[in-house]
Amino acid sequence: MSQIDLEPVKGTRDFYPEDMRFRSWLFGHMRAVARSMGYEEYDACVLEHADLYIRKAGDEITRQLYDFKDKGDRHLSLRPELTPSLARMVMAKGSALALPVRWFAIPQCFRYEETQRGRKREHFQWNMDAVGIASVAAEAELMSAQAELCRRVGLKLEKGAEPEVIWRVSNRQVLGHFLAGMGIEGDQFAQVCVCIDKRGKITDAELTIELGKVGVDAERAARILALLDVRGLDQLATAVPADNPGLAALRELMELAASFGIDHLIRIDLSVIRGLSYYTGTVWEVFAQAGTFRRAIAGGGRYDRLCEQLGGAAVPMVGFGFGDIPIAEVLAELGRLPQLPRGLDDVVFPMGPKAFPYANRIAAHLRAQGRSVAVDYSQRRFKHVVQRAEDDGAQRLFILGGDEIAKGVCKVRTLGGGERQESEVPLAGLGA
RNA sequence: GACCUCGUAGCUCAGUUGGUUAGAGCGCAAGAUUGUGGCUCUUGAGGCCGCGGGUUCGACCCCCGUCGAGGUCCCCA
Repeated sequence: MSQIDLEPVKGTRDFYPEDMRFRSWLFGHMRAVARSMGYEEYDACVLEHADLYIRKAGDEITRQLYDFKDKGDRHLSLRPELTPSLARMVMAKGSALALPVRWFAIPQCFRYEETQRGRKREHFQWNMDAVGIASVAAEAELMSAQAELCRRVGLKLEKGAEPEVIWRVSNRQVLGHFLAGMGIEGDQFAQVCVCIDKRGKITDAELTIELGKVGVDAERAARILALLDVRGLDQLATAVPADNPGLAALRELMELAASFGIDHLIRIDLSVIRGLSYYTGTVWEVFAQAGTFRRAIAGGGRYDRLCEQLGGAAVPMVGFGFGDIPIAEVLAELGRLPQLPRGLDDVVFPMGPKAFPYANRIAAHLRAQGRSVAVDYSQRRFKHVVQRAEDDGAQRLFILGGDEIAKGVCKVRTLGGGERQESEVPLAGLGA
């Protein structure tokens, strides 16, 4: 090997300190929002048994597993999402886990797919999940958390103006009950959902033929497709019977959303399906209205039977995922990326090796006061050291040359201002 | 999985129908200023022209492949 490849693995990112500042800032807001709502942080390993993700419904996510065999011939996968791990952890605790619990995490997730704008092979995804809450109050709470995060990073969601982010919300029970009324249930319902998911990539005429193959005649197919075009509660109320549980759930959700002050951000939209087969109730996707990024920046849903599908008892669960890449794309396009300082407070500059011990003692003295202090051992030209300290955002430069030490002082220079400000401070007062 | 565009210095990019030694700005380094930044000037370092084949007397340039980055579909954590 002559030279290693300096590029990170395809679709993955390096985080240099300047990149890490943004990431830490974003994650900090995510943690703050989650904790403010009583959610506790947890995590699992990035490696999981691939079986955890392989579902017979043929989810897209299963085909994009970043999987491999380990040396023990285990079929493992880098996690594509955290939800199955959460279900596994909840099941493992069993009845020892006093429900409800509210948990959050910021896991790094992987998928093996072609890269595009806002879509790499690796990303971090803020997850918040409520376990053991059957009421759609949990959904409203989670959406309000997403809204709060959007607000904190600088997106405008005020009432009265056109919001920069909206929530497109549906409920799978609407379609489920509707189909049950036609005698379509169980496996056939799943097959119909798979067909419906193709909507947009094939014509409605072709889709009608596909539906015919799974036993849905043209007349019923037309009614199904019409249902997907429904927008808003009023229109939905005329499209389905009053006893449709999905309709009732969406009505209740809107009422609760109002109490969180986010009802003006929600658009009832029956075309929202979501690609994960385990969703059973509310499903939603979050879209930026401002800018040109048209991909969902976050999504969520209720999955009350995932634990059951994994072989345990059913537990009502609902949660969302919120990726770090789309939100960064949106903020960048809108010019809202924050200017984040490096966070260095002081630089101590010993001009020669004899001054190093003095510099170290002064640095320790300042650090004990809670300041971030770097000692510049470079012995480079003075102008270079000053410029570097300034570029690093330091507020003060502590200068220690032979003259200062002979006098028992340290020159303290204030950086950043227009005028030069310098004073001499006795070494004894600086712990040196 | 389909189609399209682009890979030249650390960064942003020039580079003539294929022709000698591949350039600029910014940045970096040294000096002017033997210990005081931001301005200015001088000088310097830094390149397998993404990688591998091919065509040609000769390839940064043309052809094929490959890797990577973007874009439009498709889809989606």
